[in-house]
Amino acid sequence: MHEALFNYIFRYTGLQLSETEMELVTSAFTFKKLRKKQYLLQEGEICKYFAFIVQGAMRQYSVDEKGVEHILQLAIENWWIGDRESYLMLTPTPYNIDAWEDSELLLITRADLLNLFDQVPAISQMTRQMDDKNSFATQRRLKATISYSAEKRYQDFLTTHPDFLQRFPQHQIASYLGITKETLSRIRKQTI
Amino acid sequence: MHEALFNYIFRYTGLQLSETEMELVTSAFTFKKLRKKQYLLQEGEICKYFAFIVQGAMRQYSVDEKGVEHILQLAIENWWIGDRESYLMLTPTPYNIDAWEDSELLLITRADLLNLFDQVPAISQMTRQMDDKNSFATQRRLKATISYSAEKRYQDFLTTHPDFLQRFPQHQIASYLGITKETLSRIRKQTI
DNA sequence: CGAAAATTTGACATGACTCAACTGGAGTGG
DNA sequence: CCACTCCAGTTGAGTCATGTCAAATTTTCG
Repeated sequence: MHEALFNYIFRYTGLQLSETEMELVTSAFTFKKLRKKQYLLQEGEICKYFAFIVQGAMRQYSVDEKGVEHILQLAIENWWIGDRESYLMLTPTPYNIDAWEDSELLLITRADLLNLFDQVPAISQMTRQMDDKNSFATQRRLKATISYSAEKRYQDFLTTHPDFLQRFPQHQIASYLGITKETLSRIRKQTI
Repeated sequence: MHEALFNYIFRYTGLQLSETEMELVTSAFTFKKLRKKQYLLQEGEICKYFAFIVQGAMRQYSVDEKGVEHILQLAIENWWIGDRESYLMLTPTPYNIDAWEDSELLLITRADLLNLFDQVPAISQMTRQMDDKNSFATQRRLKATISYSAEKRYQDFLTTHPDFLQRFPQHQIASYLGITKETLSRIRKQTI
């Protein structure tokens, strides 16, 4: 199942790993299956692993005083998930990450990742690209959130993440957009 | 005036540049003064330079169909400003960046920065740290924006950016928070 | 001082939220 | 295979937070 990751690396960097590199990568990542609803990370913990999603669908969210979930990230196969700040700074995370579908993950600790950087150039190149892409995406989402109406944000979501629609229920998408499920339901009704 | 940058590098990386490195850095960055209201970047342009702010205060914002400004970033001395996506991907930027106070900047092109990476390790280390710190900040801000009320976001802002209060007028801060100046005015009245 | 910019205030409009009820599957177990 | 529950989605009524617009006031600065 590490092939999914090799393919990902190739698509991102154009680099094909050598035999040795593949072994290094394979031994650095540990495979893990999660059943729907299982946690990968819970609020207050340190984010020990970053996860590459081989198969499945995951959510990253915080829970406010009223018990309402606010979804910061949705992710499916070929995405990464984790709390970067906690992962790098070793601070307790404010987020929960759990499986929305049964999922297969490849986990890596920060220490193993740093080792890989030295030994497998494609990995450091890949993370640099991921960081870039990620910063673009967050920037765009922030821009949308402060300057667009709920409806426009939903339109935007439809074009940027059409694949998520089939994988996550509407109320999760609503939360991701920062609105309630009722509001999203009404927006959709109007728009059709 | 490159000392401000050297100090910044030292504070970020703990590394003191050698004579040669200082010269390399000095020649890679070009100095530029901007008067209040002057643009560093305008919507539709490619972001050719990233700017280190030696002195002054800058704003990065987009303008919607109604002509309303939405401030994505405020920055003062010892901050960097630029549109990363446009800078890396060479795509037209949706943002304007202008000086809110008379400012002194050190500009660097992408090509010159890539050169520096090879020649001055402290620079690549610094950017890596900046990327990290930046991604934490954006993540936090996104979390705040989707899960907090206007009032709580303002409280949050007060603790994370107390220094901005003296440098930018309230209506800019309101825009940064994604609310109107009237709403911010009312929040402040209540809160005192 | 005087003009421009920033802030405050009031009245009103509205988008989005809350709460509660209802509908319609999709399982699950008897 | 049906009854039952659970979960997602929809709908309605009322409320609340925030926006809009216009005017008044205060501050800033040439």
